[in-house]
Amino acid sequence: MEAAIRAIAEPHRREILRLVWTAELAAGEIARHFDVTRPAISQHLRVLKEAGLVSERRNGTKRLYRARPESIAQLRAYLESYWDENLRLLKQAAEQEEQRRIRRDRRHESH
Amino acid sequence: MEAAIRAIAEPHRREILRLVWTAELAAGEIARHFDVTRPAISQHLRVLKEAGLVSERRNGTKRLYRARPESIAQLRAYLESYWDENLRLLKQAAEQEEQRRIRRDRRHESH
DNA sequence: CGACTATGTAACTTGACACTTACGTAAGTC
DNA sequence: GACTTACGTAAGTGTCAAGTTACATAGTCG
Repeated sequence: MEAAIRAIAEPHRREILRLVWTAELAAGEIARHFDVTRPAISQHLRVLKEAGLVSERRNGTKRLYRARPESIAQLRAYLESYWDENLRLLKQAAEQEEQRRIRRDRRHESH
Repeated sequence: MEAAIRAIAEPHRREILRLVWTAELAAGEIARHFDVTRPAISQHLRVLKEAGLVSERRNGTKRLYRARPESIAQLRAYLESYWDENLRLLKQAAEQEEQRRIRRDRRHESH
């Protein structure tokens, strides 16, 4: 999971992921979309693969890559829960503050 | 935006963000939650601040930090649209494939 | 003013990372 | 078997990031 987050922090890799999202593409085809060298893309593909975000399939001399929706969904879910958990805590904190304010007001009334 | 993504790719910073999500905390209080030195946290706070993810307020000798919900929401929205846009493309590709399959079948029928 | 507290910043080390070029290799092609 | 295609990988480089220690700064309190 940690690896997945670091993987998508890199713009080239986000773009690669986008490319292989809908279609299975060969490494060379992917590299053609960028202005960096083919080996550089090859290394990005490795990072994505080790993070579990893409799968590789060999066909002849070609290596075909495609996104792995399950693990991408997992990453997404992780981030969702990160935001949501914190939002929950935020609400909770606001409510507790509200409670404190009410108790404070009551004390003032009794004077 | 790019800075924000890189900022949350670091686990310490995600944890810091979580800490200042609900409460405004002083730099020292934040640092106490970690086993790295205080200056290290100070630098993480700067990264978060420059990414717009936290705000800083000075009070006496203290500097109080808290999360900036708006920019966090923006980051979240960016990622959401990244997933969603790609999901949309995925569906679209599947439909086009389906169309191709149908046309292919029709040709075969006519033979 | 002088001491103390809370914190940022400078300088440095170390390791990771995004590249490059050069080379190795497996699978088709003549 | 030689040639070509489509790759990955090794090795080297420049840069950046995360951490450290040492020091500077700003506010507070007597």
